[in-house]
Amino acid sequence: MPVRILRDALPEAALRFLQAELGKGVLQVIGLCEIDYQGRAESSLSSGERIILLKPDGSLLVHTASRLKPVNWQPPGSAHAAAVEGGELVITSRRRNPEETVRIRMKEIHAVSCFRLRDDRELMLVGTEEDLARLLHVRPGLVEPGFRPWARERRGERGQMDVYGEDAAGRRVVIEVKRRQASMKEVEQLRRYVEKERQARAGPVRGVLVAPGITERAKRYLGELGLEFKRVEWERILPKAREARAAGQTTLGTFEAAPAMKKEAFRSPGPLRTAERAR
Amino acid sequence: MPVRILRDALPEAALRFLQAELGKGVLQVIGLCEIDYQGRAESSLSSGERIILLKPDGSLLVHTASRLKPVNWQPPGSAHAAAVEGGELVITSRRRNPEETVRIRMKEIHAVSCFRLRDDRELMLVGTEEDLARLLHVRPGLVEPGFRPWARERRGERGQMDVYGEDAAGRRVVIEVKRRQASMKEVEQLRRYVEKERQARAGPVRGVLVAPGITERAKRYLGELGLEFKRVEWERILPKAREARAAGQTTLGTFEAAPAMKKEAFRSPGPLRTAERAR
DNA sequence: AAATAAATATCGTGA
DNA sequence: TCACGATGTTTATTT
Repeated sequence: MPVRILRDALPEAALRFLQAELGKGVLQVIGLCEIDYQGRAESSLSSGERIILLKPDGSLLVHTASRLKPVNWQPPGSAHAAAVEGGELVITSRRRNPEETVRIRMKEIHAVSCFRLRDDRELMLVGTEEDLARLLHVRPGLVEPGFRPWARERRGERGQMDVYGEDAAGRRVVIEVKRRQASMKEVEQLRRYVEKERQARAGPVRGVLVAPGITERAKRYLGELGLEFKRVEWERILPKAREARAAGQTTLGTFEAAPAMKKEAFRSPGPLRTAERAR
Repeated sequence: MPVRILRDALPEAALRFLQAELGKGVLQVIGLCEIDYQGRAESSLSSGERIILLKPDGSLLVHTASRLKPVNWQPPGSAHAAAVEGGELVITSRRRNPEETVRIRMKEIHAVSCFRLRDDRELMLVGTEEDLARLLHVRPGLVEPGFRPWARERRGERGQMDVYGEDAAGRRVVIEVKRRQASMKEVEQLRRYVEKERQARAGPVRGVLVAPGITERAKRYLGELGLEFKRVEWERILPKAREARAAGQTTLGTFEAAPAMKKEAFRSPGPLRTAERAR
């Protein structure tokens, strides 16, 4: 059975359930609770009803009725534990390096569940910065006529630049690629790469920030530093199924039964593709 | 009843449930599904069993059995919709600006639930960068003997520095505060603030990066730029904040810009305090 | 383990 | 609405 649920449980019953199901799936506890966290910072959360998820990989999430981010959490690798203390179910999650602990005191337990999820998670994500950098290699004319890219360094390398090459006049060009609107931060990043390149080799070095947009302040700063901006159009890069899709969409904002729906808009895998696999 | 659950539902029954409960709480759907996303990027997720949460504020989360972050999501403000299409329950979430859509096709529905959560979310978080900056104002000796802080600019201001003042010799000092190990990025940030200050006024301007640590490369870079690093011990700061909280005070809104302040930094009402309230 | 940078980052604040 | 900066950022990658 993929879903097991125990409703309105007493602390002892909930504890037995959690002990029995621990590690067999995603555990969920819903109820009134207070939460304390100590670690890189400290927090305390006053009483309220929340959704608690304990994943088999050691992740902990505490969600309230609003916001995307959990109000408290613990990353994968944490050690979960549960006990009854003073008549209360207490759930703790601890990790080392850094030392961090989340402690949840359940005042009321509305439901305890276990979900045994089969998932060969295979996410295909398109439109990352890496995709854009790869594109500039394949179509260097998008940077400027005559640009010739050299070897692109790998991700995570120290002080690596996204694209590196030379222009029509033979000058070295350092390129920083951004998948979204560029701001001061990206200008500084490019500035550092260009400086490093100028220190390393003689001759002129140009710096170009390639992004779909740039803030006014960043553009000005870029100019002051003698660096350049080149706008790229995501619309040409990402498959333009957006409008087509929005056109045939069900009325949103309300739940209603089924108008006829257009077929799926995603095309088959193209060159701009990143695959992610579960461990 | 705070928790309603419908198990092993057919698409039509699940849809009726969702229609009936929409907006009344957090909706949860568990089952086998395929997911497509289009917006700032694009993704497709192959079939697998997941936990889907639809919050009344328009947030969407899709969680698998592993990892802290959802495999697909939509931020608050999105419009959720559900329908039966081709015999399948289809959940969509759409937002504008940027235009983004998540589309979930349910192949099997193990459970559909609604949680009506009462929550006066009040999170007290201690140990933020703001806390640290405030502390340096109250105890400027932590920066260096003779340092006198001036008015601290408000958060969100353009190109604001965290702390600003003058040293024993009367030189201007720009301080960038970090709550964690500083790296190249923080050095660049400080560099920019110092440059801006040097452009704005005559006279010498020092730049000091205050953090619990700094990477070797960032330290070297800092030195090359003629900037300085000052280590602060979180171990000494957090415990005091903890004591202050235990002593029990209310939320503070202001802090005194008083360098004369020599005694205990975390007296009541304690400065290291941040209150967050639900909307 | 540490460091570096991306992310559909999200989130809060101020202009 | 946009821009800027913090985040208990998390996550992936490489040294």
